[in-house]
Amino acid sequence: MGTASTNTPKPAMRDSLIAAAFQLFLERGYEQTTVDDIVTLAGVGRRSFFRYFPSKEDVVFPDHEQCLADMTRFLAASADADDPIVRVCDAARLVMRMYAENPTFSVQRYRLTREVTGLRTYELSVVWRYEKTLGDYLRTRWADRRDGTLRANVVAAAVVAAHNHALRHWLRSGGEGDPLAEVDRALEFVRATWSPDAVADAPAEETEDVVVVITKRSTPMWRVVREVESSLGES
Amino acid sequence: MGTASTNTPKPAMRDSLIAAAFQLFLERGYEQTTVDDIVTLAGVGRRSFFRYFPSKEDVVFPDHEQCLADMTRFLAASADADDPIVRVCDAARLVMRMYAENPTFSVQRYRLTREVTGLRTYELSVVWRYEKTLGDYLRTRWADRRDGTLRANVVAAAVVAAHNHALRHWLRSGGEGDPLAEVDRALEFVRATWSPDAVADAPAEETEDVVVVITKRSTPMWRVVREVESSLGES
DNA sequence: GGCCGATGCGGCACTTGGTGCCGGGAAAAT
DNA sequence: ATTTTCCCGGCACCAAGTGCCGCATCGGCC
Repeated sequence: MGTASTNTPKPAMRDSLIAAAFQLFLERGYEQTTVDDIVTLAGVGRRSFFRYFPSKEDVVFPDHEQCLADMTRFLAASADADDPIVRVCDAARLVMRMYAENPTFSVQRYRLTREVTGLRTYELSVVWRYEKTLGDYLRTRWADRRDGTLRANVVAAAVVAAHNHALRHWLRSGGEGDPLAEVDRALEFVRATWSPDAVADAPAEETEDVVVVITKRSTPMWRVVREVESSLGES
Repeated sequence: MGTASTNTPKPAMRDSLIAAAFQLFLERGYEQTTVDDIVTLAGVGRRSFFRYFPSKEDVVFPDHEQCLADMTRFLAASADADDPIVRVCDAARLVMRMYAENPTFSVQRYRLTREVTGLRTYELSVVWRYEKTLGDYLRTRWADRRDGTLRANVVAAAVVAAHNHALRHWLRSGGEGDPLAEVDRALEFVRATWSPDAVADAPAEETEDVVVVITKRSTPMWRVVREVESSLGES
């Protein structure tokens, strides 16, 4: 899974357009760069730019469409057994992984989106699509639950907010540190607030020798013990 | 407070532009209406439109700027005594009240934003400013708290999501029923998840309901139990 | 009452993002 | 080798948004 399957046969022109665009954006700013500037630097026709990118803003977020498709497939391939909240948290990790793949590119783009209002707005629409995808998944999983759609919307928003919190902290630091660990911490906060104190499905792969159990103060001690024991027993 | 204080001296032209715009938007669609169409119907010059509205989208959301200022003032006028979460929930109610003031207008706008992508994106940027305002407030209130900014971001997102849930449900029903009651229900869900169910009394700061236990498989169980118990005892 | 400055409105001219359309050329199918 | 298909480039064009300037109207001030 991860980053496989999807084919990008010959995106030579597309990549050169992205490269030319970012070169100009970084040296003279986004709004000071026209599409004509980009295509002349890339040596292609103006019409071809809009063939690969529906708008000028799209060239700044070239991989989000792909990532969104990955998330949709990931959620569609989930079983009824696993905790929905854990599932959407894992889905959010997919996005963070995409950012972490190209740290320098992500940081450069972050600086752009912070300064240019239009780009921030565009990013908002992208984030909204992620949130909607997560919300739709939770809504179907909690169709029978009381206040299921309200719960789905709130949890989806919380997951996105936690993800963005970790992401922005990492981007502001210039791409230092482990973004995956940060998003794990943030998402764990969200999971702990809603998912019952069950440990859920410990990653199993990542276990090593350490066992993490999260519980609430109100949980009786014998349940905590049983939770730790079961966590030790499996995997 | 509420809807007082702010002065709108002579918005004659501004109002006529809004009226003309919505008339055309509703009868032939947003994208099929040019700014020239609006100004000719309103009987004013094209340049005047952009004097009152920085962009074509702004005419669809004429009162959000005012509402955002109201929310900012409302949060700034809060005391340290009241629960921050209750405060941001009340702030969200302000927005719902604004929508509820003109039901038919709100419903018409809702239909537009559902169909036109550009308007939905614009609305997202408005919602983002609300969420940022709430988040900034919570951040300062929880400056000393552990994971204060993460908590602030997540709670702000949850409040906005709950508000939007109630709002959209009301708008989809065509403006029937009491939107204030609906948003109360939704916000109560959010408040109950974080703010201890005590309505007021015990400050009980830093209760931190969640306990994280990290141990190794090799650790004997009695040590784990003692660790958990000591963790529960302190703080 | 006559003069004058500020303010608001309208009319250009212009830039830029974005689209429809068509012609040409290279590759691929036959 | 011919034909079909697909990709690219070059127009022409539309609409959003901005800068600039002229004009009118309204207000204060002497």
